[in-house]
Amino acid sequence: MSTSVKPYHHGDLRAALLAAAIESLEAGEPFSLRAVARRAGVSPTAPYRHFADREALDSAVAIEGFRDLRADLEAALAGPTEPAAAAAPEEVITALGVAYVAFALRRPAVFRLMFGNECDQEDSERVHASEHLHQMLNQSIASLFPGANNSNLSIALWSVAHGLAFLHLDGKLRPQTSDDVAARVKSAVGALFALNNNTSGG
Amino acid sequence: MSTSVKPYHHGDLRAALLAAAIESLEAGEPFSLRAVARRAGVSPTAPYRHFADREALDSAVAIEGFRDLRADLEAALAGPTEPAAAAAPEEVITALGVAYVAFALRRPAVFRLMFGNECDQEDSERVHASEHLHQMLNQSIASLFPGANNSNLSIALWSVAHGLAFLHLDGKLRPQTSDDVAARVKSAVGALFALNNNTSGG
DNA sequence: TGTACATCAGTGAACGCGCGTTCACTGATGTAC
DNA sequence: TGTACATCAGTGAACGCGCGTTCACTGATGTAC
Repeated sequence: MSTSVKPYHHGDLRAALLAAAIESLEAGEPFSLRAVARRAGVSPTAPYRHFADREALDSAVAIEGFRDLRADLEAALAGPTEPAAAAAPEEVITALGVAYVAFALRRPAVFRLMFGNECDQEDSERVHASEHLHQMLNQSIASLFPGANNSNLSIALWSVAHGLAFLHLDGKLRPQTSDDVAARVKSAVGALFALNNNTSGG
Repeated sequence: MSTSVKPYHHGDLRAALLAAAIESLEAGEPFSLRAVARRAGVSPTAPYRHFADREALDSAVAIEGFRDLRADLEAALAGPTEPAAAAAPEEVITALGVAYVAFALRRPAVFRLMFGNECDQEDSERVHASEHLHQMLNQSIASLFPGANNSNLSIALWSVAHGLAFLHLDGKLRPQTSDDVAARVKSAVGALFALNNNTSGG
C-alpha cells in the first residue's frame, strides 16, 4: 500500500516525461511542457528538473524519434528475405521506402516534430541523430549500387520517401490505409526504376 | 492632406491583410491574427470583417501560395528553351524540380503553411487549390511520357521535389545557396534517370 | 442638389485561456561519522 | 545501528505574455427620395 499511493519521488521521471510527450503527440494534442507534465501526473514545473527548457524536451523527443525510425529501417533491411541472399535493389529500396512512410503515418506528430521545424544547429545531439540516419541511408544505397553517384542517388531516394511521407501526412494523397500507402510507395519506386526505359523506349 | 492621414476606411483591407500575413510569415514571425492586424496597421479585430476566423486567414494565405507556386512551375515549363521544341524529359523535370524547391526555400513559411499541417478537408477552396497543382503536375508528366504508369511516375517525381524541398528547409541537407540547391536537384533527377542503367549495367 | 437613413468597415475595451518560466518551499533520499 | 545534514526531486503560487474572440460602439459611405 505504501507503494500504491503516489510517492513523492517518481523514480524515473525523465523517461516518464519522454513517454508522456510521445503519447501526447500521438494523441494529437497540442504539445507543451505543461501538457506533458499533466499527462505524467506531475506538477507543471517538475520537468525543469530534467530538461533545461521546452526546447530541450522537444529535442529529446526528436532524438528518440530518429532512433526509432532508424530501428524500423534496419528491420526493413534485415527483412523477410534471407539476409545472406543479395536481394534486388528495387526490392530493398521499396522495403526501406515502405518502412519510412509507414513510420511517418503511424506516428505523424513525432515525425513532424523530427522534421517539421528548423532544427537548432547548435543542438549537437539532435543534429547527430539526424546525420546518423542520413549515413545509414547512404551506406544502404552504396552497398546496393557500388557506383560513383551514390550520394546523389541516396539523396534522391531519401527525398522520394520523405516526400511521399509528407504528402500523405498532409492529405495531399489519398486514401490512407496502410496497405494502400505501401502499394503506392511500391508503385512509385517501380515507376522510377522504369524511368529510363520509358525515356528511350516509349 | 486629407488622404495622407490614415482614413477610417482602408479601401482594400482584405488584400492588405493577406499581404501582411505573407510578409509576416516571410519575416519569420509567429503567425497570428493579431500580429497580422498589427502589421497591417489596423485594430486586432478588424480582420473579422473579412475572415471568419484565424483558420480562414490561414487558408486564404495557403490558397495564394498554391497559386504562386503553380505560376512558378508554369514559368519553368515555358522555360528558356523554345516552347515549340520538345525538350528532353529529364530537362523538363529538372526545371520543374528546381522551381519547386526554389519556391520552398524562397518562401519557407508560406510553403510550410501550405503543406505543413493537416488541411481541413471541408475547406473546399483550399483542397481545390492543392488538387489543381496536382493535376498540373500530372498533365506535365503525361505529356512527357505518353505511357501507362503516368500517375505513379508523377507521384514519384512530385515526391522527389517535395522531399528535397522539406529536407532543405529543415536543414537536413546543406549547404543552402540557391545555386547549390539547384545543382543538387539536378543531380538527384539525373541519378534517378540513371537508376535503371546502374541496376543492369553496374 | 440636399437630406435622412441604412449599411458597412473600422475601433477599443474586455474576456478567459494556456503557455513558459521564476521562485521559495518541502518532502524524501542517501551518506559520513 | 543511529543520527545529522547535504543533496536531490518534487510542489504550488505567481508572473507576464500573446493569443482568439465577443461586444457595444462609432465614423464613413452610399443610396432613395
